[in-house]
Amino acid sequence: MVRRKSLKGDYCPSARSLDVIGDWWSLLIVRDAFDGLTRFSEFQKSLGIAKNILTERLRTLVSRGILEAVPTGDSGSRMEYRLTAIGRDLFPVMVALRQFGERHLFGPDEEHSVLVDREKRLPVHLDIRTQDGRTIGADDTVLLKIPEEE
Amino acid sequence: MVRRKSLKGDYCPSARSLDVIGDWWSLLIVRDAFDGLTRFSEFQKSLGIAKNILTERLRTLVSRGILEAVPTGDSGSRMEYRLTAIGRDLFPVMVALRQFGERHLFGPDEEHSVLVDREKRLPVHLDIRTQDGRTIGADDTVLLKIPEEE
DNA sequence: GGAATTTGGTTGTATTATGAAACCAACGAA
DNA sequence: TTCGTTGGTTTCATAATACAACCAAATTCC
Repeated sequence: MVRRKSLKGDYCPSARSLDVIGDWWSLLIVRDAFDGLTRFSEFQKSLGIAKNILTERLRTLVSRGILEAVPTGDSGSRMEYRLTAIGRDLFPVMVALRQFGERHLFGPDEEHSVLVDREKRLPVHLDIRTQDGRTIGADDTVLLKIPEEE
Repeated sequence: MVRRKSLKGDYCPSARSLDVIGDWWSLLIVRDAFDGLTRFSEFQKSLGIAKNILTERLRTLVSRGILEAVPTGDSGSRMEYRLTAIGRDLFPVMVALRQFGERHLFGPDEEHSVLVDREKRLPVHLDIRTQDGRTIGADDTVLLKIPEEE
């Protein structure tokens, strides 16, 4: 069988994350969920995704605990899709992607949306830090690997 | 034409980033590049990716300025693939994915690799902050959108 | 209350992306 | 100079995705 490789068993946490949200639409759905969208039709309209694909993606995001499907309305047969606590922990990923895009993927005169803090309306950004609070870059880090098992 | 939707023109920086590195293998290649891999065969062995796919991914990562192909050896007909300055700016994305995976995708007794700072060997993590230095969460932020154009 | 519309899908079918394997030219080591 | 490795390309099969048509239940309109 020609199967798209699963990274579920990888010892690298980044790889496992990509296994969960690394496919073409999932992170965009999560982005829209952070943006307050909850309904099937809202995601569909926002993303222009095919409905069968959206159905499948919502299902797997729910099954993996990123979203929860909450029955809504009087009869409860329709769902609202909301981020779980786990799903909300993807926020730094979204911010990191945003920051990269802002820096490198827009022309100088090109407008884009901006994420600001609610209170003071100042742009949000992110830093990599050590546990003792020093801000560092990629070159200041080392990856400690798990030895290969036999 | 059935084309995988391009997000190049999206006003959302996260979406544009995903357009560049959001496909199935690209971020894993970037992860390996951060990990010091440079040669075709190294990526291929590390990822278990089909060679034709790897060829194509390396090419597009180079064309998008994430990697550069440096001729190597005596004759210079073989290449080393290295992160560009732009590519290295994806580091926060990698750390964010890692942090999510560490938190939610490993069992309590399960080992995984750890990213530490070179100097003190303390684990690295990341915070979202406002410009004036306060650490905040997703609920403390608002997205300022660009009005729709006609 | 009944009709029309929206919502939230499902089910084909076509096209694209991906994967496995075979093949190959150039290089390097022995 | 022979042999193994590197860095691919090509071909073919299968999986993922897109698009359109369809549908039942819920909601809105009159």
